[in-house]
Amino acid sequence: MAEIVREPKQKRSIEKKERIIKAGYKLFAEKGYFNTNTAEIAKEAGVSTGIVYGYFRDKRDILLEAMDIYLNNVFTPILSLLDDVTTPDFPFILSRAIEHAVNVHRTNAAMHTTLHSLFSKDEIVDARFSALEEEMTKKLSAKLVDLGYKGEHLFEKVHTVIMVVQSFAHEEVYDHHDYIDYAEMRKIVLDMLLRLF
Amino acid sequence: MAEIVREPKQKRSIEKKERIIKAGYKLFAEKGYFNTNTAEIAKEAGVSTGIVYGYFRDKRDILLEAMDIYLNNVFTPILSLLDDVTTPDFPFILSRAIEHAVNVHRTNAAMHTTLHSLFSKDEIVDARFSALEEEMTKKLSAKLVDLGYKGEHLFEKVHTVIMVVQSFAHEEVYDHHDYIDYAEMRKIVLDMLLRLF
Amino acid sequence: MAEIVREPKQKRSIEKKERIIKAGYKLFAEKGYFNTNTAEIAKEAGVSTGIVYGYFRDKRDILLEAMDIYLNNVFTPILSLLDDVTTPDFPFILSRAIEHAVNVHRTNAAMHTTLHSLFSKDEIVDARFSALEEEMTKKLSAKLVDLGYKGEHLFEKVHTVIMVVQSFAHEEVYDHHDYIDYAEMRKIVLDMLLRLF
Amino acid sequence: MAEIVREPKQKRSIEKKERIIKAGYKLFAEKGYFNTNTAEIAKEAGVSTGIVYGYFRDKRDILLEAMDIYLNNVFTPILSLLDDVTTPDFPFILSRAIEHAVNVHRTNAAMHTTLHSLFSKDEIVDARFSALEEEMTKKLSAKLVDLGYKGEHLFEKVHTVIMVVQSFAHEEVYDHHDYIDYAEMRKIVLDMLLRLF
DNA sequence: CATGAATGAGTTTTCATTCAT
DNA sequence: AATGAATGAAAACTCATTCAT
Repeated sequence: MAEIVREPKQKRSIEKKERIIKAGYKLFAEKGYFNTNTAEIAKEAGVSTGIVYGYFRDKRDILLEAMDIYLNNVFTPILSLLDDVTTPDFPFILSRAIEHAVNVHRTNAAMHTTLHSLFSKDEIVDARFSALEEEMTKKLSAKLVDLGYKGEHLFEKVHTVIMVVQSFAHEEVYDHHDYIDYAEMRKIVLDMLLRLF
Repeated sequence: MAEIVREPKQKRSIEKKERIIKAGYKLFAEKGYFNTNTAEIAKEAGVSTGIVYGYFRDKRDILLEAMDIYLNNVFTPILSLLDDVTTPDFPFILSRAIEHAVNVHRTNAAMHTTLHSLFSKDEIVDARFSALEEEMTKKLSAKLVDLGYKGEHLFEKVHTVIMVVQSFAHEEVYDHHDYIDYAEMRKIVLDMLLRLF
Repeated sequence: MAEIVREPKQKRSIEKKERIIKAGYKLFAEKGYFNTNTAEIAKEAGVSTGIVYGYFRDKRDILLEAMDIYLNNVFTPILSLLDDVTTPDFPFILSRAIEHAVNVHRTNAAMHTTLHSLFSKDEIVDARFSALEEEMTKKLSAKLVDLGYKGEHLFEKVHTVIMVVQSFAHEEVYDHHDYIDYAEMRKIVLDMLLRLF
Repeated sequence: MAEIVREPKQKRSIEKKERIIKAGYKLFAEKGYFNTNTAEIAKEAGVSTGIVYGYFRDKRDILLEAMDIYLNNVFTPILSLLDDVTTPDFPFILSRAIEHAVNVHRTNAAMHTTLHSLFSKDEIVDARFSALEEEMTKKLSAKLVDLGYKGEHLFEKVHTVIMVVQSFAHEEVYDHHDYIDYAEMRKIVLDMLLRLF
């Protein structure tokens, strides 16, 4: 039972491992974790079923690595967005943040759903998501203080913003209702959030 | 392939069918849809595995009926809450609605997660949720008009309220962060929503 | 993951479980444990692969139950042989014991090999075999004392007898060499052992 | 399908082949044939998995060569022991033989078990063991004749001695029972065998 | 209606062997 | 000769669904 999981060093191998993660990401997002089997992942990645187990301990391991990609996709641009902010033009910042959140959702929400559903009971994933939300809230808060904001209950307000922005993005991308004018709703949400500060 | 799925008429049968749905509800919520098998559901319900297929076309069918229960648990009390409202005391109404949403979440959020994981991978699940949100939004809006509200973009505002209340409930119940004072956050959210009207 | 391993109560089920054990016994003996797969066992037993896991936790579990049968086959008749002995006619007793050992070997030695090889490192099987040898040695010794034997180092002598008889049986059945006259060798062995007492 | 299995001529190659055999020997003995895979053997030998098939037709081939080593380990010293014998001091010879057998068993018994498990399921393994036993029996018998022994049924007696010595060694090394005084049992066995001549 | 044993297709995973480099 | 990544057939095991009783 030699625990051999290749840690690929060569370009070709790294690329192959990434192909498998990508394939897993795509299929998990499209069809869900349980509706995707390793043979499909291998086929999508253009490799044999066997080699999948050369790079990953098991199917769940592919998901965990896909999760890392997902978290990167989602949070890295938000944080870099934050770095660019230098003036306290809240309306502008928020509207860009919403724009961004919607775009991210459009590209990654299927994976979000898969991860979220699978791991509402899984400690590792829970912890990772939680940690990132905390980081976001704290960085954003610090930024606001930097920009001269002085109000009370900063964490709670920032957290509310994050929560609402995420909800809205999900709503617009996924639960698109005919009777809702989403451009209008976006204005309402934006306005509502701005009044917090 | 005679499509015979009993529509139970007798009391005992109805009760048995309900036991199966309850069992499914419990296990789907606890462990997720794919981690629950029909034998377990039957055992939990105290019936034989075979008879499950006397009442349900397949496993998914149990989920759909469990979903109906879930939707009932969640929306019926909201709608009845609405019926009781006779004066436009928005702060009171909203705070009760939030209170209610949190409670409902506390009891049913696990099932929510399970169902959510099947969103966008199952048309019927999607459709039913969507229909109920629409119903909610429209009834709430009508109520507000009854109460004399005259503002613009009513649907969008109401929808925003529903969305935010749900997010907050989920947040408080599930993603409990140490650095957040949820009582304070609740006030902030309530206040923020009230200003919409 | 409900650990459901049927403990069959009904005649038909018991019979089916026994068919699977018999099939396992046969194939494990003929081809060895690792050269036999569950599908073959199921086929040999005339059942589906699935039901095998209704009666047994896993493949190893089949082997363990087959071992019980083996141990029964081997030791029960020896012990009952012992019960019949009433006079200290050692030559007669020993020659019957050898006869018996050879027969048992002829029928079960393949299984013996399979078990022995597999479990020289397995505590459960080791312990079981060891316990039975101890029981044999002690019962046999007690019998001899009953019959009036008074010599020293009884356990060691009896153990030697058991060991030699088993070796001879294995030798005659398995390692049949052309240059050996086994009838003659049997006499030699018998004679040699008798002189111990 | 060109049957190219290198017969290494160069020192380095020969040494490499031997390393593989040693590795196979070690692992087969420790974990059994089927619980050892070729990747592990290669790793233990410090070579690549691919090159293993440069020196061996297949996995079984490694076993067969490891078996040769085993047989050498076991029989060579016995035969050389025999060469040293010049006087018919049977007690001395036998007690040294037993001593030797026990020692050999202590070092190689795990491999013995592994090989034994393939008896009767592998013709070549069977044949080689058989041939060596025959050689042993015949050489030993010839020696005895040289030394002036004149009794009947020589082969059978010698074969019995070999068989008993082997059994005892296995017994002492492997099946160590608390209720047996092995020093005493060894005396009993030795004495018993001596009386054969 | 009810039971629960039985089915068998489908899934994850392993590993002897091959092959591109 | 040597490497170790890659292959893919085969194995153990699961489970939604059916069926004999």
